[in-house]
Amino acid sequence: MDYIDLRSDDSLGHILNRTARAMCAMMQNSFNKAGYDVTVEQCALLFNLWRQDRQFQQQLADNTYKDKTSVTRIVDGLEKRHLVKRVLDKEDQRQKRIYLTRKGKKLQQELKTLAFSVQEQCLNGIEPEHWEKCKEVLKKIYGNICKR
Amino acid sequence: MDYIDLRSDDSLGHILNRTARAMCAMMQNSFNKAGYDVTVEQCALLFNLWRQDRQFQQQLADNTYKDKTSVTRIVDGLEKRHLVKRVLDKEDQRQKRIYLTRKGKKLQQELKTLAFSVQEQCLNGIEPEHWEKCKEVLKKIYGNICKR
DNA sequence: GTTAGATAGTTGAGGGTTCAACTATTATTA
DNA sequence: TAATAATAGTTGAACCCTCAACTATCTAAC
Repeated sequence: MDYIDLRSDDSLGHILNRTARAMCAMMQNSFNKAGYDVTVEQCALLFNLWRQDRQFQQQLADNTYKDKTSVTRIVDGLEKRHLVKRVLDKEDQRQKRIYLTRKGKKLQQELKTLAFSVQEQCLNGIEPEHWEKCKEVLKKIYGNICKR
Repeated sequence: MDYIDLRSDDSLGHILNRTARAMCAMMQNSFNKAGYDVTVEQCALLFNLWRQDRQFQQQLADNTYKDKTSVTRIVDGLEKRHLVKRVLDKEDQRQKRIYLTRKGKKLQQELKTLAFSVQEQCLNGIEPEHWEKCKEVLKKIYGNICKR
């Protein structure tokens, strides 16, 4: 394990954080420049809803690997922007379904295009198989963390 | 570029975020369990100060890739815990140097050991050369983002 | 020398994250 | 059936992040 480096620039934590933050910023920037008043995290929830509308908040939390508290607040933001609507479930009144509004549905094509383009720019000049390998390593790291 | 995947589980942004957050949480947990009242980000600043004491806030911001606003607030937290002290620079009164207190210096060995151990657990079962390759890819991505 | 511009740090606003405590329901079980 | 436990979502606190606006100080240029 002598390959583990704690110098700030090369530590696992630092590299992960730095890269993740930079990418979020770039994505946010791309949304803003195109005139969309949506945050990156709100968009992450929307992606899930575009795949399957009317999910329960807890489902969304599971699917996005977020805490239910975060989902509550992100949905607040989405509701404020009239992109989704909370609807109490009739069968089980503890649960709330999140409905896409017409406005929320309309964003799908354009936000997907923007998100795709940002990923493309991030991965520019990187061999597909290198990115695949990198992804494997990151998933393995995630697995290491969550299985203890 | 047809290898770019926007499915939530496999998108670049999602994997980066998920992994970075999980690792932070694990690190924080490790600090808490060992009884240290320090956040992961405060620790990141401490790492820098342990390498070089009495840095200016702007230096710290540059070294940790953080916004100066973030540094202001993280230093607030560190001061509240009596781990560092702000000292106005005599030559240039705009700048403030961050001094480690005795208490801040004392944490070095133990926090480094904990941080090291967390990284070790994260990288468990991953070939050193695979992690090196992964690091290269992440750095390339970071470069792609910051050069535009 | 005085004014205009650059630089260091702070503050406030709007988001996001986690934890712990709380409310309202639904399920269990004694 | 009545009491207990589990589940879904919300709220408050304490952090972190970014942006924009602000103060104070220093530098440069007229």
